[in-house]
Amino acid sequence: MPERDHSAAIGPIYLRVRDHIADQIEQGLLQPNSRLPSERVLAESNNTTRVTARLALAQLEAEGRIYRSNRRGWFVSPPRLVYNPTEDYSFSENVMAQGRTPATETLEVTPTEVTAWLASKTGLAEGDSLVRLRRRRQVDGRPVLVENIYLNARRLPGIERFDFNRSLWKLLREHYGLELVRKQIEMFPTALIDPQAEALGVTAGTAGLYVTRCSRDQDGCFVEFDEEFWLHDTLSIQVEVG
Amino acid sequence: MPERDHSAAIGPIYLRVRDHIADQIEQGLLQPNSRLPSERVLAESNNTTRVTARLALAQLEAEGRIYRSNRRGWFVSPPRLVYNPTEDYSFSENVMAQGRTPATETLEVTPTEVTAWLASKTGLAEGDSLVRLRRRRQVDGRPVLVENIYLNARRLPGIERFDFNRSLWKLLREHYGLELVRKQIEMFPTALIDPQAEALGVTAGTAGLYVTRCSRDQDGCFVEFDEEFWLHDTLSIQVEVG
DNA sequence: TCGCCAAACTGGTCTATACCAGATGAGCGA
DNA sequence: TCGCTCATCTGGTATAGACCAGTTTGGCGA
Repeated sequence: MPERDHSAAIGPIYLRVRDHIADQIEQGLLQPNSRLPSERVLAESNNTTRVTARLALAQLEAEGRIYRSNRRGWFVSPPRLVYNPTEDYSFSENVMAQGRTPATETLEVTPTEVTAWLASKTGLAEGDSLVRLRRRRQVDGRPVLVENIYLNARRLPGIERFDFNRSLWKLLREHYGLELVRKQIEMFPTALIDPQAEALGVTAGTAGLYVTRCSRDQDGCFVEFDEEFWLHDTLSIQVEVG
Repeated sequence: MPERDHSAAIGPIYLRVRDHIADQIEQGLLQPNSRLPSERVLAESNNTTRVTARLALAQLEAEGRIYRSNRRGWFVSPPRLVYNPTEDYSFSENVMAQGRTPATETLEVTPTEVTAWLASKTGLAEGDSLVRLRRRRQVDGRPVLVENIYLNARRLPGIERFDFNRSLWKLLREHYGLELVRKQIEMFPTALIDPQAEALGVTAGTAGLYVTRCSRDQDGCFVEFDEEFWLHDTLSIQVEVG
């Protein structure tokens, strides 16, 4: 964890308000997922205006210490979920192993085709048939990511008939005898914009982490392309190599 | 790349201003690293106020499309640097291979000791001696990261006497015959706060990516712990496994 | 020509206020 | 008891200013 400079007592108002709230969180006066006082109350109790209070809140949000729920208020962020994108794994099992409660919703299952963009990522030819799967996943009742999964329809006949609220990785293994290898993973921080922001119930522009994963089978045949949009404060990526 | 919804013509003013600027960037009317009109000009030409214009700019910044240079203005972000944290590599060579110009500055070299926090990361005992190295790295003249490196002083005798403006990885290999293996990597998005924000010349609270890497030698002996603070719009992490 | 200084310009911070839209909860009515 | 309505709460968006602190630049003077 980056170390904080606790010495500064002076400086801009909004940073002092930030420090004040951050201290309360660190001291446990504000528990994870509990609500902060409203912006108006924070402004008044710090002898400032709502605009400045919102600056302080935006800071804490950028640091991943608090999050907002649309028009409901600001809440203390729970610890980040540890996530290893290089491993085949069950989201649900991983979440439970960390003492949290997972949930998965399938938002959409649609047959579709390889676009130019997907062709560049997967190596398939434009127009090849895919099954597109869109899911939202929650931790302790809070949506933390939406994902678009593109499955190779030719390699996975009948895939569209399965229940996608369970682990996709187990499904591929048990029904198709697949072990996924040769993954290409890409990720970078960016803002969540509209289809994703809306699905997660956050304001457009909320900070997120964009992760893609392209998986192939033992023979190098393309199986699955996964595009994940995470809320930036909900995860910590951990990878071990060597 | 996450796909944008180009259909929306209505909605909040600040999102329309954002779309307007984003279109100009996509169409190449605004080149990478070129300056945007000032906030006051943007406000006036969009018939709105500076506060609203700043909301639009903050959106674009969160998306990684533009960045700001303290009190100098807003600039179009160049393409993200591709970075693979699992590989031993030379920052300079990687940057040059992508057609960009790297620079490294050593900010500090200090003997120090293992703290409780470092002990938990490295497995060393508290109080063991380390060499702490702080560097700032640039791409095309823009600082993109600062890093704190903690080197195992016992494993690397005389390390403090070297020139650290070159590749550390090459130094370890050539002078100590080391190949680093068994790396533990952790990363998550967070805001850059003060020692780092100041070193990068950005406002405290700017979005960043925090990356740590713990490297050991062939025998599992701790060699180096690296803590990197990247500007969030400057990199794309890419990893291949399997 | 060179170096310095001051004016003009930039974003950074802040006040005070307003209205809107979605979420919530108390209380009323069936 | 259950369900609905509506007042009240929340954050979301927006206006119209203000002053501050660095940066840049143009011009003046040596």
